[in-house]
Amino acid sequence: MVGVSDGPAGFQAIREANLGIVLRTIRQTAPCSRAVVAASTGLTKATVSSLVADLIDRGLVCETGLVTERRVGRPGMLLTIDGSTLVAIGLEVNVDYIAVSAVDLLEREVLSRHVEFDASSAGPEACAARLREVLLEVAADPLLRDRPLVGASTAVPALIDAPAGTVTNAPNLGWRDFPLRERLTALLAGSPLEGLPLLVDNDANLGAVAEYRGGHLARTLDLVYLTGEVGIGAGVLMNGELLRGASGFAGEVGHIPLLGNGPLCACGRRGCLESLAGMDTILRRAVPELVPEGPVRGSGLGELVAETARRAEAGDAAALAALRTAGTWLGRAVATLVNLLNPSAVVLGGYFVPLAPWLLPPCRAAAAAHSFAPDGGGCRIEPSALGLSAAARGGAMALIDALDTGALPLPPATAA
Amino acid sequence: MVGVSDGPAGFQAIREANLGIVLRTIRQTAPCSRAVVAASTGLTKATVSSLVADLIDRGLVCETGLVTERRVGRPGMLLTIDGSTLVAIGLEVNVDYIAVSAVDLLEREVLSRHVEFDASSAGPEACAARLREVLLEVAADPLLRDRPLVGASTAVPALIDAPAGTVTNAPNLGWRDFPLRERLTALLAGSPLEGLPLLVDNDANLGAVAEYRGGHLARTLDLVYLTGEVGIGAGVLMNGELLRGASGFAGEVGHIPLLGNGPLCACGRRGCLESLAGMDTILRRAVPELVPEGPVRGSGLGELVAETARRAEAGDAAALAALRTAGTWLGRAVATLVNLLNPSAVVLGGYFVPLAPWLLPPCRAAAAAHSFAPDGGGCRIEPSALGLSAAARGGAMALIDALDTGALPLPPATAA
DNA sequence: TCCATTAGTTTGATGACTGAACGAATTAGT
DNA sequence: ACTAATTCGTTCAGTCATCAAACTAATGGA
Repeated sequence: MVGVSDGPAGFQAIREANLGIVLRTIRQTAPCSRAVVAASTGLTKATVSSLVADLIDRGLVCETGLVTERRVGRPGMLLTIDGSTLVAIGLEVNVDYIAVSAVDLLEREVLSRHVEFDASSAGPEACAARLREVLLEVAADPLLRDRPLVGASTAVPALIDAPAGTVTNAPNLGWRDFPLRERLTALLAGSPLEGLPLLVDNDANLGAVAEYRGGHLARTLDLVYLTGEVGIGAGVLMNGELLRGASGFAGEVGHIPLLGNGPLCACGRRGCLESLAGMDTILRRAVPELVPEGPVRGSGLGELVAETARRAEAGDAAALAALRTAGTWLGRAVATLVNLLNPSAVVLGGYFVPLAPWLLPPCRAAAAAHSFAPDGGGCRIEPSALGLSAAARGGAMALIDALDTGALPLPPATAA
Repeated sequence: MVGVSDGPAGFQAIREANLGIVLRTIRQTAPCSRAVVAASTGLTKATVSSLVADLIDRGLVCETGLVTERRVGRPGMLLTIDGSTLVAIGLEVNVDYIAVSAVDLLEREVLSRHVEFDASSAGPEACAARLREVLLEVAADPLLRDRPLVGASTAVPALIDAPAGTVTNAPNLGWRDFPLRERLTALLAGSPLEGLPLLVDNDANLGAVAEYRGGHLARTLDLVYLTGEVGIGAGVLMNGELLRGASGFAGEVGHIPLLGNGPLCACGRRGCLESLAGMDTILRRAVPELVPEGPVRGSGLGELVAETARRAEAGDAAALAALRTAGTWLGRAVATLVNLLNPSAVVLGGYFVPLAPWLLPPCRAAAAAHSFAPDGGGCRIEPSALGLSAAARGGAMALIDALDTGALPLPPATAA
């Protein structure tokens, strides 16, 4: 867990690891005194003092006052994560918008933006340029001005080579093999944000991180986040770490085969989960007369989903039937996840959220019916509480997480 | 990867981590000189010298001679993993036998035993007593005598709480909630093996480790091992680490739902993988007149599988059909694994191995047809080359692995 | 023979943690 | 009010593993 990151361990490594441990401990048990931190980490009081002093210098931790309880002995100085200085920025590129979210160390959302942008027709290069603009703009915003940045992350609905920061294949955007981080780094050269740590990842993965850090299931070490956008993707967090697989394809839950001779899927096969419980299928059955011929994409989607919810609310038979069958298939897919991964929670995100009241009951029933473990291995199935821009926030939180786990890119030098 | 294991990092921690790094480097590039190790780890020559001296003292590494190549400069002293001292012992409990395997640091099998024992009717306590006997016997064997032990592991076909060393539920043995490690530790107290690090894990997990370290797919970081015993289980190794899930249920691939109204499975549901491609189903279709009424278990299984292979070889229609359909269903399950986990290899173990010539072609075809990634994400599907006692060897190798990764329980103190 | 080159060891310095002792701040008891 | 007991945090010397650089060792080539 601690993970002095790869490579030989020297003095810096040990220091960084311990800084991470102390930071995490303070986050978990704040507000608390140095003495408590020492006791619960096993480090010496002396070491903790030194480490805390360092963290205070860097603006990660602050002293908030003395212990109020009336106990024998000198009262301790209370420590808390300092939410007033550092900030992490998360960007999310989607088919027709760029979402921005800035999060402080206390995981509070400091700023949130929604920028209209047609990423699919603009192409990757233009999008990178726009991302640069947005980033510079946001960083200069009065809310963030003069606050040091941890880094910036970008969520893309695509297959990503995260270590390299490359977008391998983004079908909905029409991008292939675009080295996004490399381009962004180049574009930011010379600007005030030069050298900022940049992170690129898949929207489902970052959605999972957002749930892990910010949702009401926070701190659940083994969870799966299901995106309900045009497709269905999964972000899998096992033991607090993202599962990526050998080539980054892990979590392509949308195309697991569920029904032998099922309906034709966009991928060319039959009976994929996406063809049974994808938005497209739900909408075509729930509000058939409103759905155009071609594939449903972009901003129209939200409207159609809302209409589906209205009709279900009103008791419309077609809408209810569509949601019931979709929920059941989703439940079978969840059962598969449960049998293979045994997560403690599966979170439904994206457009599944507004439809959750009708999807969840059949989904839970089917999941329970097809899980091997008696009670589904104790797995909860819940709608996300984070809204549509979960991936943007998740990206920002992933950066905060990197600080805590000691895999921190670089906690900024003394800001004072 | 290095992973100064949890808890605060001190001097010992950093030392152990670096010892692990050097050990692993030597294993990967042996035979090699200290200078090469220094260059490829990033550590100083001085540090490497110190670490290597330590490893030699502990009997993990030995010098084998000078560099033979004729090059300018002083020739280096070649280092290799020392396979002649330390040994790890792996035990495997199964329905009707206990398998033993001892492996040296070079991953060579030093000793292998097969002990008849009816674990299901003897009960857990008697089995633990027998394991103790076997362990003491093996440790006293001339082949192992005077060689220091890394530890002993026990593979059980069951749901395991590995950190605790407890067998949660072993349906085929009829055990529930048996604290195996605790009992073994107690039973070994007073014997020469007192204090020996003990490890308990699931047979599929340890099979995966065996493939990772010893199979012809060695060093594949992301692989899945499928056991073909009475049931079908999966050991999942992601990024070189075992996937366990929230409560140890991960890898219950035998009961993922594949067919809506499929045949009744032993678990009470319909259409599970096990009911479509389990040994029981294959045998009932391939050699119907030889299979008794009740569930097939124990030693009879091997015979029936061999007969099935013979008939398939001879072109028997029923046998071929049974294997073809089972292979196809297996392939669909593999496709699900590939879509979710994106492993670089799936290994078929247990009784799947003798049947592989007939199972593999339809399996590969179905897997390719139902994977989202173009070429199955580059996933290879191969039969295991390790035979039936893979789990025993895997357990021993897991201990060796623990040494390499620096998560080593305790490399023994100076043996000299 | 002498030099260039590479291998491995020795030596002193640095940095980070530890342990014990100390000063600080507060409550409990007389 | 004053002392004892406690608990908090800091200071200071001590330990230990790494690092950098100098040094010895062994070989090939001029």
